[in-house]
Amino acid sequence: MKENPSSPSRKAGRPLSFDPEAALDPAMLLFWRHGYEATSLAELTQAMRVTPPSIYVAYGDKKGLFRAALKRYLTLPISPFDVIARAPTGLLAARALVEGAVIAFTGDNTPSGCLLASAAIAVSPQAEDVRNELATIRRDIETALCNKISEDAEIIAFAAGTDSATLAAYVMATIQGLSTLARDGADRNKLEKVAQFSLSLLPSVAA
Amino acid sequence: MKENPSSPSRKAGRPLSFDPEAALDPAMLLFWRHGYEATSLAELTQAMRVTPPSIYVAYGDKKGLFRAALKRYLTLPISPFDVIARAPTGLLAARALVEGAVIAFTGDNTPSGCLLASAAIAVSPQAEDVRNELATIRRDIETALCNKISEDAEIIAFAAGTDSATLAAYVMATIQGLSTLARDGADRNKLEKVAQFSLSLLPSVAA
DNA sequence: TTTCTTTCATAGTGATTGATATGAAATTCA
DNA sequence: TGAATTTCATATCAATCACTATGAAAGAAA
Repeated sequence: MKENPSSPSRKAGRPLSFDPEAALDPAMLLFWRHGYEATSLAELTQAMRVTPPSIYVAYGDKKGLFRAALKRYLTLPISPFDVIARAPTGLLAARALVEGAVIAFTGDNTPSGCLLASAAIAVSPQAEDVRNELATIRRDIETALCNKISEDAEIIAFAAGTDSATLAAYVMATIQGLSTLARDGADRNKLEKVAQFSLSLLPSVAA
Repeated sequence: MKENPSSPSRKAGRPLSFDPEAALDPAMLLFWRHGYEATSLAELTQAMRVTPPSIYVAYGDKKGLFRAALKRYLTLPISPFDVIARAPTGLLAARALVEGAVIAFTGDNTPSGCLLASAAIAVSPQAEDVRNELATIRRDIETALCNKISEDAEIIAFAAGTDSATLAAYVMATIQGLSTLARDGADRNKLEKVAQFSLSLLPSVAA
């Protein structure tokens, strides 16, 4: 009767025939391209080469699968939170975010634009919670950037005449806009020009 | 046998029991809030107080209804194309577009954000044509703005170091970003700050 | 009125949606 | 090996999707 919980991990029953982490890649790409609601379970199972019941065993439901894919997206290749945390200053974080967005939104092997920015913009009432989750993440990024900018002493010398909250919101708006431009067909060169023009509004760090 | 086409308008059969133009308002609001695909015909018919067959008699199909609602949206209260055409200069057109967006995206009696920017960002393969139609309109606005800016003599004195195409794309990106900020809960005051900060990158007309 | 035309409301079309019931297959534990 | 447990593939669930067949109703034309 005495169970042995000392096993490194309790295993019983038939093992999973697929890697739940690896199978997230094709799912992430589909959600990236078509968004949350417009991606059907039929498309997902076909791309993941997994049967419907396996989806529910591994991820719970469609929303669970989306959350897992989103988590994977946000750490691929680097998290925006990490970019902010690792940047020496808030303004450098802003630059790194925008410049990283240009690269990420115009990759050759990935859909155009940003999954976080476009996967659940307009949704049905049944997917409002998904929409709110993404909005919360966007706001969290904005808040992290705002805090980072506020930490900077250089903000004191910021002569452009605005506050860190507006500056952070401006950076987020720029990134959202770049995502739509990319989805509408803008190439990396065009996006780079817009990004650099946008960043020219930020005070230079050297100054 | 000789028909009389001199009638002001040929009328035969039972007349429509509703105004196809007036009924577009609730449809437009639903598409504005939930987007094209996430708005069901059941919601539309309920809000428009019209039965399904009437939809198809009056607008053809769901896409036809959406196009009609979109057309109404784009002339409400003023068309972005009109804003550009009527502005004295390209840079003033840019300002008018951005400032108009702030007002339009944070109305008390309308959904947050922009219908054109958010109604069909991520769609299923069946709605790709709708997505492309909206993308084309966005590009057309951008092109019109670019042309307007190019006409300006003041662009010669534009010392910010960019071209009219990048400037127009920057304005469009800003507007798209403002739409997402508004949808994520930003109020008019916050949007106004971001917009003015963004517009501060444009050379002043008086200069 | 009679005929013709068009829209009306009701009801339901086939297709697709996300999610599962079922039982066989595959593994761990005893 | 045998019992327990979990995932597998097949087939399908009820609900919803956009859309429409049907016939009655409402007008214009005769």
